[in-house]
Amino acid sequence: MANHEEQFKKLIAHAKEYGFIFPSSEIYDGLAAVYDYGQYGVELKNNIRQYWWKSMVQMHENIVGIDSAIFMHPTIWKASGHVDAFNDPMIDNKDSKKRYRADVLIEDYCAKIEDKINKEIEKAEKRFGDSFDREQFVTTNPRVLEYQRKITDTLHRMNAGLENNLADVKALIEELEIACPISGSRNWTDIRQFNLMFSTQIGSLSEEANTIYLRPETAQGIFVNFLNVQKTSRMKVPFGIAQTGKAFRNEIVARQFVFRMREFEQMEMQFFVRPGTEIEWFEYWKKVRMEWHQSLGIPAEKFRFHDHEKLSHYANAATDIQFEFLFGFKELEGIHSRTDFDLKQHQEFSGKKMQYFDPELNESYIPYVVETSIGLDRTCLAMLSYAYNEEVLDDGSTRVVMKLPPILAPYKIAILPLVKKDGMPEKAREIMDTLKQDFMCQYDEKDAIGRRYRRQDAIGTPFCITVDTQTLEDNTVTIRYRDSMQQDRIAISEIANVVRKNFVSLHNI
RNA sequence: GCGAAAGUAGCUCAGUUGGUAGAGCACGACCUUGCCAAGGUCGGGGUCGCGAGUUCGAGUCUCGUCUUUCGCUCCA
Repeated sequence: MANHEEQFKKLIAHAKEYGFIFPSSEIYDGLAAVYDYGQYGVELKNNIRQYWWKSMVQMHENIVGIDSAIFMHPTIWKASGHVDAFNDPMIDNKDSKKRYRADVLIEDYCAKIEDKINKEIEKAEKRFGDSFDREQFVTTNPRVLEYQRKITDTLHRMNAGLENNLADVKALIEELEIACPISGSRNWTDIRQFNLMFSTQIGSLSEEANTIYLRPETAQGIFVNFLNVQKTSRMKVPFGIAQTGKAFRNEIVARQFVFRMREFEQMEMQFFVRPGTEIEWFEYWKKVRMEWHQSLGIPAEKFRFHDHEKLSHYANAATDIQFEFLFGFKELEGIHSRTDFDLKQHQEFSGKKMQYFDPELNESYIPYVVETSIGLDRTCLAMLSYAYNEEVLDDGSTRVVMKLPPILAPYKIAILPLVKKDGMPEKAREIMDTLKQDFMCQYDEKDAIGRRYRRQDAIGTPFCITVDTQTLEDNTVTIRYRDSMQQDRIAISEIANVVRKNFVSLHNI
């Protein structure tokens, strides 16, 4: 593991040194867990996005794309559950350094009182035997009533406090003399709210505050456009809507390079199906998405499914595709059967019917949804960490090579005149001009040829085309393969074909 | 937020008991070689994270502060 940490650090350093990923705002000492993509990183990211888009949208007749806005109506987040579900009030015990959810502490306390009530009931049950009337006992016994009032009052005050007065919630914890289970002390910090969603104001600030949120997921943009797309595209269930874009989550802890960031990009597809067929489709997309990952040439053992045991409120099946990062297997993509939860919620909150008329069944229903949601930044990181290789060559020298799948590599071809004279640069430029319309090409004439090869290895360029004296005579060049370092001599007119042959065919997935 | 570590050139680092800041690589120009990095000459680049204090004098000592990284708490 120590070795992996070392490797991970090297990867981060390499990503910065060679212009893949920079820390954000670096000249101002940086901004924690925010990163900028550099000149090579953006190409890689664009290529991954495009590869995903083509395989999902272009290759599926029943999937179309959209690009919805980051700003959305605030009620959307009430309907989706994000406003309520991610407002955890946190409190720390200063002695044990442990952090708790303030509401959980209080609820645990109430549960203890509940235990006392149950004990009273047990005792009474023993005393009265068969003649015991439980209902009557709990509604008349003064001790039980006292306990119950305590619970009701406590929860009532807690809920009021959670709305707008966290200081009172802390006061409540202190009054109840709730102690940390670890340290046993009652030395608490103030309660702080960690809201998952970033908020801002729309319109004039002097107007009544109109708080809107930066979307914490792209999925809702698809759900609220479900009817628009379905009607204008004349799509029939089953069909899908795909979208890529930025999402924002105010994570308490954002760490591990671009793995967990507060601003990140998702690639999502929501697949709308007939109720009752969702598990079938869930299994289908599990398989298809796994094939997509493996199509890029990364060994199958680097991936695995991780089925969710505890399902979210909206899901009836869920799995992650995990990738073995340098810090272990972690989630790369989520595949969820979201039932009709989202559309139903939007139907309720908006008052608009979110139904689909199925002409084959001759009935209307709210479609069920199977979601595939993949992190673009995480996929970039997966690619970079898989591709990063330090090799010791036969002659004892070392090279750092990024073995990116050619279709994802930032630059496909480097064009190198063997020497900077005798008309070779001119010939190289001429070749470059014929190729650059179809491929990202880089021209380099500086330094020894070997060093130029190494520079291209470091950024993952799969093919180096070298122009030498023979080129000037017979219009052939050498093509050097990044991974094997082998060279072939081919005609200039063959370069594009040879390069393309190494790209992944989307028909295979 | 707590705990730990770090911050000197683009990168990796050196810098003695306090005495005006260095190396290698990288970068730029030119010369030379020419198929797997590290030939020659010349050159650019640093208010040593920031701010105070001690001192004749601080990269170095003291205090504060900021940032980053790692661990803990959270995670659709």
